[in-house]
Amino acid sequence: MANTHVKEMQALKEHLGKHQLKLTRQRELILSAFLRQEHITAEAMYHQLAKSDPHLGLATIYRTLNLFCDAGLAQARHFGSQTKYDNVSHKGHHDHLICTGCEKIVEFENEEIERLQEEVATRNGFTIKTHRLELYGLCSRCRH
Amino acid sequence: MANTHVKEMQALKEHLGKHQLKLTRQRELILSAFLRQEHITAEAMYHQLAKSDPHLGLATIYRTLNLFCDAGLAQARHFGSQTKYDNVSHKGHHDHLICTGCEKIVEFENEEIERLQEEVATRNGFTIKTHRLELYGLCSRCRH
DNA sequence: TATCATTTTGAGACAGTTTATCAATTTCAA
DNA sequence: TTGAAATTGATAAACTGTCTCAAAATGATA
Repeated sequence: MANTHVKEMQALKEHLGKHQLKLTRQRELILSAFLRQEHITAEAMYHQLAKSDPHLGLATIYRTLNLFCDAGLAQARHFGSQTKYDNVSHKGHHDHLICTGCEKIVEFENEEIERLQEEVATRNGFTIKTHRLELYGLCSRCRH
Repeated sequence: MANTHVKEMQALKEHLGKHQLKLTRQRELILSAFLRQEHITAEAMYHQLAKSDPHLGLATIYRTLNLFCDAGLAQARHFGSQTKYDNVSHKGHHDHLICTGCEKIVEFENEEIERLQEEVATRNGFTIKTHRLELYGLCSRCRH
């Protein structure tokens, strides 16, 4: 594993420690590959990793990606019939405009919205860890 | 069918007419039941309607809810492993603060955020139909 | 109102995605 | 090094949603 993802590796180890879970070769491998992506499906990751490790099971990919979600490293997003796992460390790209006509997805970020979210949270006594904002509608092409 | 949903019934008939589709007993029944909900899954609707019409098929529910989406009466959203069909006529507030500690959910609305959402959408050529905003974190009690 | 081409339905088969099972293997604290 | 506990890989199973197709219903037309 490259030493570029030390922080995330640290976060994973912390989560594992807290929950009596173990650090395995597979978990390291999958984390390393995952962090290179902005978002990916389990199936895509399975095929990608099959090149370097043909015996890595699909179930392990799913289990591990869900583990990353628990650890706060990933965020699952259900789209169509598949689940996409977002890389949380890619900050500022969690928000999506989704066209219900052609399924196109546009990513955006808006600091003002984020600030207002914090404000709402504070007013209600919450401390935000992550968020999810999805706007559904029609893109200019599909509107016609 | 109650005459409270005349407008939606009208919209459905218009859509049917435009696409050489037919108005059936099932479509009326499902529309009537659907309009009483804010959002519902096909499965839930299947069980609900089974009481009054045991022979209504699940496939028909799916087909009809998708038809409602085409007609602009419903909007499908993928939630967890299931698809929820939102009743578009219920312009409700779908924004939530979710405590990852105790699972408490606080609903909120913020006009300023909604306005900014519109702004982002417009800037990208989108017309928003619905949205989903979820803030995940810890409530004041769980933070300690 | 009767006719009939077209659409719709119901039931179950089917397909794609994700989870459960379980024997064998690996991890890690002692 | 040992051994209890967790994890893995392979595959079965579950789940959601769509497809198929014969039978039934719809609605335009006469």
